Amino acid sequence: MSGPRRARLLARPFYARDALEVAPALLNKLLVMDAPGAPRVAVRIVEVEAYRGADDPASHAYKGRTARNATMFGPAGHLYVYFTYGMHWCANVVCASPGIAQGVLLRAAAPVEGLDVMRERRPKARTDRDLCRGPARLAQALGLHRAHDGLDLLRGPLRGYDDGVAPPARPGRSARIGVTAAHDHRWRWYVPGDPNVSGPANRGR
DNA sequence: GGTGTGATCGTA
DNA sequence: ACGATCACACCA
Repeated sequence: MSGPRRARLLARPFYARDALEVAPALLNKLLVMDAPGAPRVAVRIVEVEAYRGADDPASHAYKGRTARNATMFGPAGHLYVYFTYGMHWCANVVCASPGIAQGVLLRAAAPVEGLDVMRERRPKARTDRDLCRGPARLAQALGLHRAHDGLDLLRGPLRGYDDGVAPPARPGRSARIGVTAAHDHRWRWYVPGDPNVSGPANRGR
């Protein structure tokens, strides 16, 4: 039987690739929030979407650099956090290289550690399945908001780890959710069968 | 299981 | 005006 391997911090080169490569590679990776004074929270990524910037009409960076999306134009491995629908925060992992604004939206995850804190942060979640199922839910469970825009995933307080669980050999794949533009691109990836994957009946193929 | 709708505000 | 959304009310 295989014991748990030690978690290894994901290095810069992991993120400094095309978002279409990074996105599926992020499946089954760990996100660990280690804020000083707060209990640790850890989740396993089960759903992501790639956004490619200048050539992607659905990307926040499509029309160029603004104050809001500036983080995506910076170095890979940082976190782009944005506010939407007047009430929700969502988080992206910045990819590629400075000047090339690409990112991977963190859409859903499986709760791993710190379930109590996540439940406190998300009182509306009726079951643990609702803690991290959806981009805004995940951000809320991790305690992410405006102050975390630009943070370095190699430094924290949020960090990315590989604990030896490989991405699915055959990941689920579909068009991006809530995106009308560029619907021919299937730039959403997820762990098949995982109950924490968002969307009606985990739509996709 | 699925569909429809209101909430709410920064950004362009 | 319009969202890289969620929660809740329904209906099936």
